[in-house]
Amino acid sequence: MKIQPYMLLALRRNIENVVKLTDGEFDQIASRFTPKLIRKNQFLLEEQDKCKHDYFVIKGALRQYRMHDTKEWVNQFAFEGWWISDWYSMLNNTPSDFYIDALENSEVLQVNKKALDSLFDQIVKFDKFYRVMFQRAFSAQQKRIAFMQKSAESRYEEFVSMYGRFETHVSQAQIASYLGITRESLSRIKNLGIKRLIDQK
Amino acid sequence: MKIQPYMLLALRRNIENVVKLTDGEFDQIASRFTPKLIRKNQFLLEEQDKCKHDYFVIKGALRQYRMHDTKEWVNQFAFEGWWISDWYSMLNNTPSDFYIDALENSEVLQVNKKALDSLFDQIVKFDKFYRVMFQRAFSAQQKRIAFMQKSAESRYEEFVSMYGRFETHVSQAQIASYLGITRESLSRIKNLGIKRLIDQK
DNA sequence: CGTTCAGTTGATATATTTCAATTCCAGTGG
DNA sequence: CCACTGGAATTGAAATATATCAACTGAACG
Repeated sequence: MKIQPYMLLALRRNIENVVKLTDGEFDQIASRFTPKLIRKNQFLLEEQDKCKHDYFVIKGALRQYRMHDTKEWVNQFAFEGWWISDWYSMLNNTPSDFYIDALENSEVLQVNKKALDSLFDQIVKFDKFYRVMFQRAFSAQQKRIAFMQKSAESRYEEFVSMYGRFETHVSQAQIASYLGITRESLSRIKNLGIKRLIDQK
Repeated sequence: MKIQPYMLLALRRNIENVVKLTDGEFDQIASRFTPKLIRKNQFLLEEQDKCKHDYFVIKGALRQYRMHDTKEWVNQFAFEGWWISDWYSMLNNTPSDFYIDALENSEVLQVNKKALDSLFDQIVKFDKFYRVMFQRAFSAQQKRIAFMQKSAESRYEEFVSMYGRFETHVSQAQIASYLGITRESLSRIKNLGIKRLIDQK
């Protein structure tokens, strides 16, 4: 499929949140991205694969997760306008520990590592864009780590305050997995919260 | 105190792990860093402060932590050759949720945000250095999040395999806090591990 | 020596998991 | 329009992991 105008628009808007580009610069960047449709439950990355692309989500919802003890543990979600990849695997050219798949039918733009590296060299502003994006992502992760050290209940509260608007895209089982607890525990925690509200009255 | 040759050496080596610099470029960068001695238990950052500097550790050991429920929870450590800061506070110019203090007498080089921003503009390679550094930091955090979802015992194992060489710099109470458990639990976990080894024989 | 601080141990309490059973709900075919 | 089905969420009871609190040990230090 050819890249569509609305995709270019979304990509450009995302980058220009950080750095302004000339049309020429943007065209050069955009020429390296290819659209990809991905249906619910299809994979962009599987464990043991070497991760070769960074993905920008145009539409839909993806998740990155890891297996241990036969269970899936979600590391992060990605919705419209977010980026997702396994940078550890990408940077070190090693097999990934992660899976990335789609929670619903989705559209992404993908760009491979070589193209990225050459864009970094050619367009300084694009390099800067990535720097800022990683700074933000890093600092968001710091918060996530801090809240993983709290009780399951506070973790859920923090999830709602951060990701509440995406809750409809994600099943409760997925949320539980993101929080590092079982679905049963999450169900009980939610009920507890509701009961507390009622008791207050 | 004036910046010392061994500090410059350490800084240059760290940056040149990623990008090669001319002497002129390095001098320009180095001129923006100031050395700071920090004694055990002194703070580089306290909750509610706006974080204004990034710190490069020349010598010693620092930690970043956060309070909840009257307890300290360690987010990350920083040893010789590591960088530490609260980028969320720095980027958004908001009061920090974190503390940064020294676990032992330490030396750091500090650089403030304005100086960094102007270096990013003046020296493209420095911008690139930060991009790469954040990519690495980000991907390391992804692993940390993944392992926070495991049992306390596996978290400890993963800690040892990653940070074993720094264990002497850090008390068991600090490690426990980093893992999100109590010191008592960590003590028991370590004993369990030892008992297993003995039983195998 | 005595004091202090880190680490350990024991007994009990609490949070979370596990496993099995049940309910709820949306989609499907008749 | 209804009856059935399968997946997601809920609930209960018992098991396990971790926290809490208090007492104790041992090494380091003045």
